[in-house]
Amino acid sequence: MRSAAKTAFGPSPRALPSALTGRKTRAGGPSLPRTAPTDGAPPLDEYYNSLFTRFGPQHWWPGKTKFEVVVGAILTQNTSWANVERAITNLRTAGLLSPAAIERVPSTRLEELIRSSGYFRQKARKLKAFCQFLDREYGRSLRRMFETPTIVLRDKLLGIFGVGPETADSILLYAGEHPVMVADGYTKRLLARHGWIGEKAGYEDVRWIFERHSPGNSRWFNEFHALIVNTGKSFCRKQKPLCQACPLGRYLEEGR
DNA sequence: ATCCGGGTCC
DNA sequence: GGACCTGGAT
Repeated sequence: MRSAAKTAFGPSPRALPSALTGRKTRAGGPSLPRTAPTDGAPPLDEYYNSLFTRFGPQHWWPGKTKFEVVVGAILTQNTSWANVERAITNLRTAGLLSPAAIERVPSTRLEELIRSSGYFRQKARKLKAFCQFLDREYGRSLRRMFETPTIVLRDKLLGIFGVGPETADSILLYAGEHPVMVADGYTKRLLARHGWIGEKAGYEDVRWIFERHSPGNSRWFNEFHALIVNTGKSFCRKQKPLCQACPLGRYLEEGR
């Protein structure tokens, strides 16, 4: 996504050798990342290809409607998807999978229904906050909302209570098909373990690594992020990562 | 019995 | 840095 280049990002880790990017690398950048682990094709594409070959298409987001995707994006904050599914099923059964219904329902009722997703009081507030925003700004039309230019909409989403950078990007990408990277905990952990970023890297640093090298279509971001989450769950786990069996294991430095 | 999630707000 | 919170995995 080219337009993101105008955003004020923090120090951009040099992910690719300048010989490949054609860019000048900064002289004496921070001691963050070494250069990419391989020669030849752009490394991020190799990561992508390795994961896609291994796992195949992920068909994300697992939501039936755009609004359901938004609801899922909020409910899954720091929560496993299995716990979110129950909550969404409850909302559907109760006929609450629409912005108007969420606005109307009493908070205590909403809290009961989404209890399984954790932080249920916070998340009930967040769902209502989003629906009020949608009502006020776009007449409850997600279609109209997503017609807004990516950067403009992203800023507006970030102004909603309960929508931080990851949730905003999830909504943009998976509900709106806007070409942005979702840089979640799995993504950051994977890049850190592979030496692309340091501990101090922030959300925008991680996002930018992907966006600056992307072909610019939402499909690539969609598939890539979903593949990374899959990898994070199966191999790049917090405890006991399974680097030997991991499709990305060969990109690790010796002895890591 | 502890850990940990497809984070965000204060 | 602390609070918010559940339920499956380890």
